[in-house]
Amino acid sequence: METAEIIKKLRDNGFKITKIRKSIINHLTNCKSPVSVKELLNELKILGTKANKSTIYREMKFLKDNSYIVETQFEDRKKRFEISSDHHHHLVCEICGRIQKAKDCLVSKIEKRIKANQGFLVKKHRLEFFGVCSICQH
Amino acid sequence: METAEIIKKLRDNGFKITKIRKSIINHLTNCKSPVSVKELLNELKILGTKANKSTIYREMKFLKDNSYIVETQFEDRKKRFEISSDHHHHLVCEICGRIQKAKDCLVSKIEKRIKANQGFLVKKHRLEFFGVCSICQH
DNA sequence: CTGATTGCAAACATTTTGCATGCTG
DNA sequence: CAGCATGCAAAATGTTTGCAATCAG
Repeated sequence: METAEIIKKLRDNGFKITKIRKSIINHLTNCKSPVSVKELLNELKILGTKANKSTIYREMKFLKDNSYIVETQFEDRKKRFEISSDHHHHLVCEICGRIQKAKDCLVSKIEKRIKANQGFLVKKHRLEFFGVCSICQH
Repeated sequence: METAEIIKKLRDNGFKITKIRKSIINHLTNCKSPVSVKELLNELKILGTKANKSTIYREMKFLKDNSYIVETQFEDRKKRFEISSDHHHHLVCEICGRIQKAKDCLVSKIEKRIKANQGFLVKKHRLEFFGVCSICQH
């Protein structure tokens, strides 16, 4: 989803469009990989729209609660956020740190087996891969 | 792996066996689900072997670095630890909080596809399921 | 003008670290 | 007795909250 599209949705839903909100959404849509609050803070500062960390955290909560973004957590302590789009998983390179999307998700089969074998009804899952990206293999 | 077995391994590798270390290992082997540091602190206190939180954190690091335990993180902020055994995933009930093991892991197929399609070499993955356990479905 | 948004400082939760002391082997 | 293990206090890290000031609609 593009920035303009999200902004329109927000406006249609009666939410205010502030400079900071716009900058955050803009940065998130430009980023291909999940972004941390610290990264957002720095990025906004560079772009001349500096915001307080509380603001960013509150904005992340707001955007998440309204399903504009999703939250992921990898091996480190911090949460990362990315624009909601197609359901996908991540390939985290343990060497360069680059994060890419996995092209497809085959977990639904596994979920069916879990229901059949153990009676547990899966509502959502989290799957992340760690390894070496094609660039770092050479 | 049982407590005695782990203790033996530790001793064979020249590590010291202290009261706290033994208690921690004992509790971890008795627990079927991943345990947090706070839980361990409480448990040890109840069992009369109270330890400082730094000690527990250091012990978790030690046991993890030596592959006696593995670390997992769910939706909350804290890490949880469990004895290394067969590779498995977790079924986290969003209602009662109970955590059970998924009976099998079918991710290797997915990993092969990732290598074929995207060239990314997966070294490890993390997969957790959230939903409703069979008990809470009624 | 009204309520959502923001900044600031302080609180909070979890984890880590430095240093002096104690205990295992 | 040497060196790992421990306790304590303090720091580091990431996140949340209360309150007063500001801004968008």
